[in-house]
Amino acid sequence: MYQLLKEDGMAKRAVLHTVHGDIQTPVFMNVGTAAAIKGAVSTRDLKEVKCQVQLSNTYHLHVRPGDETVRKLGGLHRFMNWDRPILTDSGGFQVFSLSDLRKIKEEGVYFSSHVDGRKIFMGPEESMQIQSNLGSTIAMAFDECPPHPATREYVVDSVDRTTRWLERCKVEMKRLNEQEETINRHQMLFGINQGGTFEDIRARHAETISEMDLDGYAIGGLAVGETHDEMYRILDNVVPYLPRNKPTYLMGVGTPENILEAVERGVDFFDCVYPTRNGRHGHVYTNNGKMNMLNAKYQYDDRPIEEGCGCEACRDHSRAYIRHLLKAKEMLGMRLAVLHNLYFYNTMMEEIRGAIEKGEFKEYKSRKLAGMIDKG
RNA sequence: GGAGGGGUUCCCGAGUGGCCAAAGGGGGCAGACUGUAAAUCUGUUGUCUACGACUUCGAAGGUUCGAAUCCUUCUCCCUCCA
Repeated sequence: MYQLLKEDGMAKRAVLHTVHGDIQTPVFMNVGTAAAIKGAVSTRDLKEVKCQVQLSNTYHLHVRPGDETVRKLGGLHRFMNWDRPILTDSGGFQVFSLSDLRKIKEEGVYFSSHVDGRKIFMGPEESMQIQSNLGSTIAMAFDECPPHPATREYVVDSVDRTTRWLERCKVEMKRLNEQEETINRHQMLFGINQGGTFEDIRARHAETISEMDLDGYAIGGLAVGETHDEMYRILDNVVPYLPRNKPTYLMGVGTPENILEAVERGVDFFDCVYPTRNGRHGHVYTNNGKMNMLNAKYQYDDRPIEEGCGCEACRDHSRAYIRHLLKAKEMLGMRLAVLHNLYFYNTMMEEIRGAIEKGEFKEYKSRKLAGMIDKG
C-alpha cells in the first residue's frame, strides 16, 4: 500500500508498505544487479550506508545462478541475507544493453547468453516466473527499452508491443501470486512507460497503463543518450498522466542533479549504477561536486573525501590513502569509494524527504545544486 | 684466460639502411560511464617560437644521399667453459 504523506509542489513524500518493510520515498534503490552490490559491499555495509531497497536483475540472475537455484535456496532475500525490500528489474533493459545478442518477436525476446552464448527465451510470462522464483518485493513489467535516437515508427511499434506485454505480465503475475508454493504471494508489479522522446506517445502510453491499476508506475527509456533538457521535458509531460497515489519510478536515473530535478517533477523512486560504477572507477560524489580520486592533486591530500561525512571511508581514511588504494587496484579502494557514494546518495534522499516534509524542497534543491556547481 | 650474448624513448620490450620520435605492454597524466556483458573503455605520454623544426636508441669516431640498424675503438652488463 502506498501512502502519500506530504506534497510540496509536484514533489511527493510517501511511504510504500511492503511485506519486507516500509520504503520511505523519495528513495534511491541501490543497484546490485547480480544479487550483489559490486565493489565488495556486504548487506551489513548496505545497512550502515542507509540503503532501504536493493535492486537486482531478472536476466542476470536467470543466467547465473538460475532462478530455480535461488528458489530452492528460499528466494533472493534468504539467498543474499537481505531482509529489506528488493526490486527486480525485468530484463527489459537488457533488450537495450545487449542489443547485439538478441532478437525481438511478438512473443518475447530471444537472447544469446552473454556468458556462454546459449539461447535464452524471455517473454512477459517468463520474466514474471523468474521474478516470482526470486521472490522479490517488487517485480517490473517486461518491456522494451528502445534505443535513442529511434524513429517515430519504431517507437510506436515498440510501445504498442510493450503495452501488450504489460497485459500479459499482469495476468501472469496474478496467477503466480495465487499459487500456494510462490515464495512471495504479495509480489507487486510496476508497469513501465515508454515512448522515446515523443511526448504524445509517452502521454498516451502513460494514460493507457494508468488504467491498468498496477502497484506502481515507472518511466523507462530515459538517460539513454538524450540531453538532460529533453529528459526533464519528458518528465514534465509524462508524470502528470501517471497516478499520483502510486509510486512513480524513474528508471536508471541518475546524477544527483537528475534526481533533484525529477523529484521536483513528482518522481519518488530512483536507481542508477553511477554511485557504484563511478566509485569503482574512482569518482566520488560530494556536496561540492564530483571528484576523481585518481587525480594527482590528491596525492598528498590528508583530508577525508568530505568533511563531516559519516561514511566509513570519510570517518577512517584520507583522500591520499584512498587514492593510493585505487591506484594500486586494491579492492578496499573500490569498496570505500562505493560505500561513500551510496552513503552520499542515500543521505541526499533523506535530506530530500526532510525538505519536502518542511515544504522547503525548492530551497533545498537550489542550495544543493549551487554547492555542487560552485566547486565541482 | 677462452667462447658467446647484449646495452632502444620513465620501465619492460620490438625494431637489423629510408615508410622511425621509433610496434606492443606496463607505469604516468587526463577523460568517459545513467533500469551494470564495465575493478571497464577512450585519449595522451622527447622538446619547441609546434600542419614545421630540433634533440634521442651505452660513448666516441667512421661508411653512406640517408644509420637505432653497417664498420672501428672504448665502456658497461649477462651466460657458458677453464
